[in-house]
Amino acid sequence: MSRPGRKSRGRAIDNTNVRAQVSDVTLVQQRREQIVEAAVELFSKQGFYRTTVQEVAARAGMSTGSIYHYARTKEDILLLALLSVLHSYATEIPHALEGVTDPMERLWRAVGAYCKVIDSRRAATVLAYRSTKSLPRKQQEMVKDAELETNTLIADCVADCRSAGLIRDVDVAMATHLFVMFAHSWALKHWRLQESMSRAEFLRDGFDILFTGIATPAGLEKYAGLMKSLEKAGAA
Amino acid sequence: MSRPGRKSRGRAIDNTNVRAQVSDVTLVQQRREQIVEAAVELFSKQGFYRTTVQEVAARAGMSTGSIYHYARTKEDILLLALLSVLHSYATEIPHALEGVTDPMERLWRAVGAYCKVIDSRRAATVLAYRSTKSLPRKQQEMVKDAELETNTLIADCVADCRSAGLIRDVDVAMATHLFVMFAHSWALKHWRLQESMSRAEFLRDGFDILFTGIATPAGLEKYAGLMKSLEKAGAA
Amino acid sequence: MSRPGRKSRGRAIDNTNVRAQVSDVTLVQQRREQIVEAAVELFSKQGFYRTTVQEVAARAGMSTGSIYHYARTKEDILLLALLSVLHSYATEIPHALEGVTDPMERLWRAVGAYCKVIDSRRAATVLAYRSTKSLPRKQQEMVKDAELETNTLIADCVADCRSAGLIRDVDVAMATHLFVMFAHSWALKHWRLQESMSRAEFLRDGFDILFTGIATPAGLEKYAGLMKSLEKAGAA
Amino acid sequence: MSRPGRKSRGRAIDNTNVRAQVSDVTLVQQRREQIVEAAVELFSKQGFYRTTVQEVAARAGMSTGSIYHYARTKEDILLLALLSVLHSYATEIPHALEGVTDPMERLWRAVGAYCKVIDSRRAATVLAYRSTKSLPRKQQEMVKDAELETNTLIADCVADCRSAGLIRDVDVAMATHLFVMFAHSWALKHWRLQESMSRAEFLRDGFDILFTGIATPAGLEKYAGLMKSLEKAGAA
DNA sequence: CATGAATGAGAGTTCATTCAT
DNA sequence: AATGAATGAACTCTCATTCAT
Repeated sequence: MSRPGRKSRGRAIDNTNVRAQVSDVTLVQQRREQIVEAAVELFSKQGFYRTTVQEVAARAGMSTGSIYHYARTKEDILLLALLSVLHSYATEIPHALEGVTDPMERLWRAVGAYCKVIDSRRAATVLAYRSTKSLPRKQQEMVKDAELETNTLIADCVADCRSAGLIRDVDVAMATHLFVMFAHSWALKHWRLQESMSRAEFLRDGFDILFTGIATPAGLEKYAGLMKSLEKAGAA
Repeated sequence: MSRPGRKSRGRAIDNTNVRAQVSDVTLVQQRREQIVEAAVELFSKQGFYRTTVQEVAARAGMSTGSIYHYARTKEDILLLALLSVLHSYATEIPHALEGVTDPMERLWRAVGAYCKVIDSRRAATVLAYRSTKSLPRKQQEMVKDAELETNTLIADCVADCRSAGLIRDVDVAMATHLFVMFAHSWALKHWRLQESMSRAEFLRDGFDILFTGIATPAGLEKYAGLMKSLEKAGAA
Repeated sequence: MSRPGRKSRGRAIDNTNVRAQVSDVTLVQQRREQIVEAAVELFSKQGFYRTTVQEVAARAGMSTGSIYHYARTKEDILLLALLSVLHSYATEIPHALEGVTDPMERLWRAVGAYCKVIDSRRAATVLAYRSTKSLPRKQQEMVKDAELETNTLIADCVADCRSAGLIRDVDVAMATHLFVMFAHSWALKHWRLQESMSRAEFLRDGFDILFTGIATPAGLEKYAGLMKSLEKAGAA
Repeated sequence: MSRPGRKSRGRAIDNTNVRAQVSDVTLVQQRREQIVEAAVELFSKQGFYRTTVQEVAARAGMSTGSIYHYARTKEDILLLALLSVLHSYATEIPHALEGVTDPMERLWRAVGAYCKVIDSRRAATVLAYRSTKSLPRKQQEMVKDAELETNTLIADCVADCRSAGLIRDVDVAMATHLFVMFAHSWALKHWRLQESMSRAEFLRDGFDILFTGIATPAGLEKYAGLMKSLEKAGAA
């Protein structure tokens, strides 16, 4: 109950503009967590349209009527679910960077953490790609904003590497985009990728190409050192 | 009527295992083209579930009943639509490679053509990501197979570059994956990317990073030469 | 409300394997009685296929959607209706035998009660003949089982008569079959029979032939006595 | 092609008031035989409502459009099919009586032939019970008339037996009704009866009860003689 | 606040019938 | 006379949402 992911999810659900009919703030938060957990699971497995509100209610352990005290429409539930997933990403990455100061290592860790959290909720990631367009325009914007939050975390690492002279004069936005899509693609193309590689291999080989593609000679040297030390750590 | 895209779409629709109630082959092909055109448009804009078969029929200029002479279920229509889009990709790329023999240039052209055809049917590309999971498992496989078709085209170019000593000892599958996701991402993240770059810039900058990431020194030299000649051609 | 027919119908509806979406047992029973009453009436008059679920709902005083909370398919409604009718038969006969111990008289009363209850629900009886085959195989079995229930009641009476030496060495199953078909035929051929006889005449003349066909001399004597006493009772 | 059944069916189809759009009489008759054969088979197996006109057309080896040159509606096809079956019954019985003059034996043969022809087309017999009510009132009358035709054949035999002093003073109509229902019941309850008896046993035991029920002492004696001679014939 | 039965508009699909060829 | 593609009304069933308790 005290995992940061949880807390963050709770906070996300709070800031959602999805107004509830119930005034007790703590209760709202608790019920929405129940709903979101059920919704993420069901929507991810069955898709948004194939899942009924009744099913969500049952899985969340409450009545159909109660659902509508905490979300105005089925689409509100979807929004809650998507934001919950997206915010959990935005929480995991900083967590992985805590105490790490080296820009090279920070970038490596950030991308690695992103891949890892996506791996742990692959179906939910695919859900975001499938279902965002099912939302009203305004809510789509909220999802995109949440996505940008994560993007910024990666972008900051990229920018720091550039300031540190590790990467050459490439568009930070483009480099970020490639790293982000790389992480997402582990979920999107998991059906194909899993046949030929593990997540660790995927991360190592993909990061290698992307970083090599943007690195300065100094950056490459640093990168080689990092990899070597990781190998040693891995071997130990 | 003789555009290769058309022709290919026709062929794709033929090989679909979606059996029709009508025996006249030409008629089936023609009607399915009507249906597919309407379906791609409507599904792309509104999503699969928000679009009714009635709407597809109306847009295709036929009655509800007629639709069901050419597709057994609404999902069949979706399959037809997705395969049509995917096959059109698989047709455009070879078209762009006709007469080009240099491996470096072939890779560049293949990725460029992929980005271009995706750009021209962005909504349909997103549709494939959103809706494939709405299909029965068997039909999902067909969509994945069609996607692999295109993948192979890119993979062949990558492999040729490697044989030619232009790229280093990286996993061809991984490199291909990155190029493919790169092309797809133009559609998937168009809402964000379009703000800061044109498709040409996107292609140039992204390809630069990815190719640099996999190139040998010889490959980098060759790449520089290609870019210079393209610039000249562009300037002329 | 305390008529035995009612009670039996309720019980029958309970034991039906037709699962409802609603948990309140009393409510389910009550709503199903409404539905069954409407269904028997409409199906009997118009036939199963010519009757829409909407019509049944309207006549039952509820919405289309509600119907589907108490029966999973239109065929479930038919099953409920047929079982209700069949079970009402199986209830009327024991009722008519209460307190009667003489085997001869029991047989006479059983057949008479069967004819009477069939007469009172002629259309429903014909419905069973018309519509059982419209049911899925499993549900057809349930209907047949229910029919056998009634058969057994008659068969028991026949067997008792034989034990009592009133009927000769004929196949009990065959004799039962003839009595049962005799009763059913009052509904099946009512269009023709009603022109030339009343139900009482039908029963008297038909029973006379069938019983004479199976009786021992002792049985015939007993039968003559019974008829005489009934005549007297009728005359009084 | 020269079997009497065929001929009769042809005649029946002619006298049907189902008007065709085609004038060539021979052609109409031939096509209707095709249609009827297909319809009896499909309606019997699947039921009237579960069978489509398209299916009937396909099985009859003609196009959907052609069907409508020989029957105005789907119900016309049903009428044609039912009358065909009913008339085939009315033809088989006289056939079985040819050259037989003894009233006792004629009755036995008539009932036997009825059971036999019903046995050979059990599904079609059940079809008549299921589907007659699906017809417009006028056409229902035609079916009933056709049924009465057969009834009359049996009734005549019964009446002759009575004139010959073989049966006692019972209502001829009632006796006929019992014999007819007895024959029909072989098809209607075949699912149950087949488990415990063959058609020959069914006929022997059932006829025994019914005839005993109506016979005079003289009739019983005659009947015993007939049975003995049949046994001998059977044994030889 | 919580419940869950009730609602009814709306979706996909079928098929008897028509009619241009 | 024959064809078979086209039609569209009509049906069954679903499910987001409401509201009396």
